[in-house]
Amino acid sequence: MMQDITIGQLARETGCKIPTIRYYEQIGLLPQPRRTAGNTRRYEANHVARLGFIQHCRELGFAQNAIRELLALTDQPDEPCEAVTKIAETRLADVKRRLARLEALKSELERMIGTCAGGRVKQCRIIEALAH
Amino acid sequence: MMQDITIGQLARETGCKIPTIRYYEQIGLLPQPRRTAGNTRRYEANHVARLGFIQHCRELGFAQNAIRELLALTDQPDEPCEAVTKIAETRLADVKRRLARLEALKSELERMIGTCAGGRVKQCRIIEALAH
DNA sequence: CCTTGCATCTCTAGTCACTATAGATGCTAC
DNA sequence: GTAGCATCTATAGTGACTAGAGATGCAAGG
Repeated sequence: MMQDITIGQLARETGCKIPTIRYYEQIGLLPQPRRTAGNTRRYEANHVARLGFIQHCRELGFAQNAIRELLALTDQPDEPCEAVTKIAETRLADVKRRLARLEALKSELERMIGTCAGGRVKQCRIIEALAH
Repeated sequence: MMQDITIGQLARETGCKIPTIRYYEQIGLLPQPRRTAGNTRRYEANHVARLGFIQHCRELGFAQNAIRELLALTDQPDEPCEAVTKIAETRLADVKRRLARLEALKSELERMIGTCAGGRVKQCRIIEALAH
């Protein structure tokens, strides 16, 4: 397959380090790619998307278990609707909580930047914005 | 000070484990509290808010360095406006990126839950929603 | 007072998710 | 075919906790 790429190309395309890619394969987040006769990994297009997804999830602070659940939604599209919906709803609730907190933080950062005209910041309520 | 609380009470109020609280103190995220004559820690109200803030930041996947920057905005309210604004703007850009990704994920989860009426999920585009 | 017992203390070691290094082998281009 | 960078496996190290061991603190009952 000519369009298959090496682990180095995959790393460059996604910004993910090579050992991390192998680590994700080891713990089962990335499926094992095919190998050449000389035992080097060859990745296909779907690996690029999947790795990008995993990276964004990690950046957003999702637990490994949550990432597995989300990937399971892709891996088992023939699962009964109920099961998939239940997982999706749990994840959605989590996503909504995160959105609310980020919005609060965003508002406070914007307020700080906006009211900074005088020369000194009067007060910072970042902690209060996120402490609940 | 009667309103001071022990590390155990702080742990219960914030849901943070006791060794983690001591760890945050060790790495300088939480200020050292005063001690009793017998050397046990006594926390004040501001510690509760600050620890809650740190926890939410960790859950949202902020790097330790980012958390330090955000806390610095609180710790140095007398800093010149420019410096504070610069930090706040950097953090704000980061927060906005996260918000955009979470919104994309939210939309896709909602679409999946919504179109699931038939009995099987037709297709899952979660990966595409977050792969970019 | 003094004990009983749970809470804290410090210190060391273990876990999880990477990340870096070492030494061997693969692959492409002269 | 060989120079040289890429990839391979395997092991060790880092950052951020997390769990234990053994010693001391401290409120409550006798």
